Amino acid sequence: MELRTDNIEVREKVKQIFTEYLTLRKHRKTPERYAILNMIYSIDGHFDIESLYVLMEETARFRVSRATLYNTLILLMDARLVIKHQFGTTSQYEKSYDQETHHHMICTQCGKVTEFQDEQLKRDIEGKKLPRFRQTHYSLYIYGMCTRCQRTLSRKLTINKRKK
Amino acid sequence: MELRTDNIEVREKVKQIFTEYLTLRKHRKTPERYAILNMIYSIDGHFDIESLYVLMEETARFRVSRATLYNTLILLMDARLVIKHQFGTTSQYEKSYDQETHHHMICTQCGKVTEFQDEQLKRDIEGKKLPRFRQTHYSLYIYGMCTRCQRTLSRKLTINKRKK
DNA sequence: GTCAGTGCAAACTTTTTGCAACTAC
DNA sequence: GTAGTTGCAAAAAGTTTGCACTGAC
Repeated sequence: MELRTDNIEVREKVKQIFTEYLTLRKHRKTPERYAILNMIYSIDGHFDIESLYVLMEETARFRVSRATLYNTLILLMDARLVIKHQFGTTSQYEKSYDQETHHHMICTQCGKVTEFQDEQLKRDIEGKKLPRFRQTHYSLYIYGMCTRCQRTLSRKLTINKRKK
Repeated sequence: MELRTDNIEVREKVKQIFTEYLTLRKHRKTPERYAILNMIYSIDGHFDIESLYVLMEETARFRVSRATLYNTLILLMDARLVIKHQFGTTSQYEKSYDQETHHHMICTQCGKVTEFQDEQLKRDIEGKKLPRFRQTHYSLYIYGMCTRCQRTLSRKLTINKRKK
């Protein structure tokens, strides 16, 4: 996995936000927590616990246990610095501060997830007035079939029909 | 869980769709599969595998194994008769034929999921032209905090600030 | 009669939990 | 010094798989 090194300001900023969060909630400011946050903000795109674990082990000063990763991710989600997706069986996470909101297209055939941006759609969704609810963020998953799988499938079905 | 008995036409229709699907794909038309489909269309709202299993055991002519439930749900999803949600750790399913598309508000604090409908939003999302992708359906999850949790939290934070 | 589908249990994967050791405060 | 946090390993929860048996075709 390729890591970012060009976003020092963002990493400083999220560190600061996290510190405020930890202070306010009376949680401890452990080196593990900051190392995890920093690693997450070096990753572009989605990651799961296992790959984060391996990455930490390989590159970070701190080797942290899986349990600590799970614990810290809960805090980071609560602090609105990380969001969680559940596409397949494994939970996927991604950094959320200073990120463009994006939407997801998921092919139900091959499982491929593609991201796309759409400002209009974003405004449509974020602009909704919701009853008794304060919106913080959202996830939109559009399911269907990518062109590649459409071709494969229609070929297969044509054969089945012929066999009848 | 309360079961529906007033939707016989819908159940007939989905049975027919499923039959066509099974024929086209050269799958067998087993009684288990129809019993599962019928049970699912008697359930209003979300359900998980475990509750479906218990429900089948209690009320249906057929006792089916969990493995068969998993297998059949894959077929039903492929046939577009059921959709799957992954809110928490357990997968949630729901019938999708003849259903109003609805959106979900999820409280990140207490985990409560509330459904709501919004025709305009539905049109906005379904109307999107997507590159190399044929849209079949979508899921929109809006995260945030319900009024109840907002109150609880702000009370807690006020106390913490005072203690400083 | 054949082989896809089923039930069962074991295996596997991901996440949570209990507890002793550690360390931020 | 104390209690929140960590690491480890065991447990739990959810899903998948292997295999012998069954029944749809």
